Amino acid sequence: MGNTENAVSKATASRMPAYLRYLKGEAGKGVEYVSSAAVAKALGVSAVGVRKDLALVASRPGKPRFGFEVRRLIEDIEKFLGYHRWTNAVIVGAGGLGRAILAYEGFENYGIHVIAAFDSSPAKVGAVGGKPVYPMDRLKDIVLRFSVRVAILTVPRGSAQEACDEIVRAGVPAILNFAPVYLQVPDGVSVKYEDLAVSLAALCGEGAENQ
Amino acid sequence: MGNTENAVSKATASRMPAYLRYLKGEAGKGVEYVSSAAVAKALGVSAVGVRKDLALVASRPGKPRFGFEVRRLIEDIEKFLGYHRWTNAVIVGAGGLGRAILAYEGFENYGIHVIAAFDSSPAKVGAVGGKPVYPMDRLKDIVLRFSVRVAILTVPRGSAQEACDEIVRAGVPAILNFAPVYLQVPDGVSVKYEDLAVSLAALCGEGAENQ
DNA sequence: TAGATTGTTAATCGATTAACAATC
DNA sequence: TAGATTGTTAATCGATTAACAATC
Repeated sequence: MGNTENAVSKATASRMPAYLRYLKGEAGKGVEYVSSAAVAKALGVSAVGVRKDLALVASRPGKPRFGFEVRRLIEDIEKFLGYHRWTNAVIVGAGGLGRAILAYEGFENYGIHVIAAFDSSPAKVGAVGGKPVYPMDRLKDIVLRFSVRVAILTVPRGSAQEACDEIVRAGVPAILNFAPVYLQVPDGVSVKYEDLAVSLAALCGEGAENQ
Repeated sequence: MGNTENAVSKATASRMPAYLRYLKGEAGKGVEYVSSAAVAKALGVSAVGVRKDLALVASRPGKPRFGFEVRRLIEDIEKFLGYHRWTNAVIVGAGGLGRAILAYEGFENYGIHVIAAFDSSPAKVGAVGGKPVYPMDRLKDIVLRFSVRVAILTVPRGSAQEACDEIVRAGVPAILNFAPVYLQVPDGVSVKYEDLAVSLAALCGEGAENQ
């Protein structure tokens, strides 16, 4: 394989979403060029770091005296992050959070189709925001049919591992887990923990340091 | 100031929630001691790293031949992460996501009271899961009265900056932002971006590397 | 005792920062 | 040209890994 982009470190990659957010904001204001110093100041990081990061993904170098072309850079970062290749995702657990995510429109900007939700309770089956909510036993079928590669797990804590097992059996290789529970998965399945309480607590902690 | 715990690096601190999740899972199964090797294997990291990390927060060292005492370690990590000191939080934006978070019970385990939600639309005002939804103009009052230190921003993209400004004016020093928008805030206010689409896209990206 | 597991010291690795020459 | 801003090379810093002695 070409290994073309693997020169980008994990630390650098992790900062790309923040750059992208900032750049989109600037683009919305009609700004055409940004300097590394401006980005650095807005994001609270160092300008040299910004230049190093951007150099790795930019398809055209920054211009001395101007900076980087905003629109092009947005394209480059989106490409780097893979927002141009499409992925199908499903939601498992159609409670409040699951339904909110199902109704959310914003995923399309990131190359993600959330195609359906699943729930073990017959009462939840139906549709939300024009998207179907199926019973759990249809999971495997839909996953196969639409090559679903990500499952968003939004069931209550108590049923998380069980639902996770079903997801794994259905052949989904990646899980975004909102249940505050450690999940056991076989090798080859990746889990990302999206623990709202942890994020919130981390934010509280930051402030508390200065007390 | 004592600066007692500042020996802990950011990298180490960021791994604590994962340790905590795993340990709670083990405690639930009745496990009393874990070895650094077991933790390392489960979490896909190195055992030496685990020992180094745990040594920094554990109130009692691990026992050779046994490992670390699970229950005590859970206590220590929770204390380190600040889950024992209480913080009041509010939600701004009572749409689907905001209401789902308002109804969520799990924050109490992390030392967080989500006390109310706010929305600019009179139609949304009322209550969800026993918690009040107020009109936006009551924000400052409630923030002052209950010393609210975190706001969870769950309004649509278009009104995010405006709502953010109101939060800042109300004197809230930390914002957990679910809108996929870069927010401009004055110094002294911290923003953490909780972009579901970014998390999801990152997960897709991982898998894609192996293709 | 023997063996598993710990904590620590030194070596390696990677990422950030500082200094500066190159460029429009 | 002068000046702002870039990209790059070298130095520093921090975090991870390797090796091993200490301990129950």
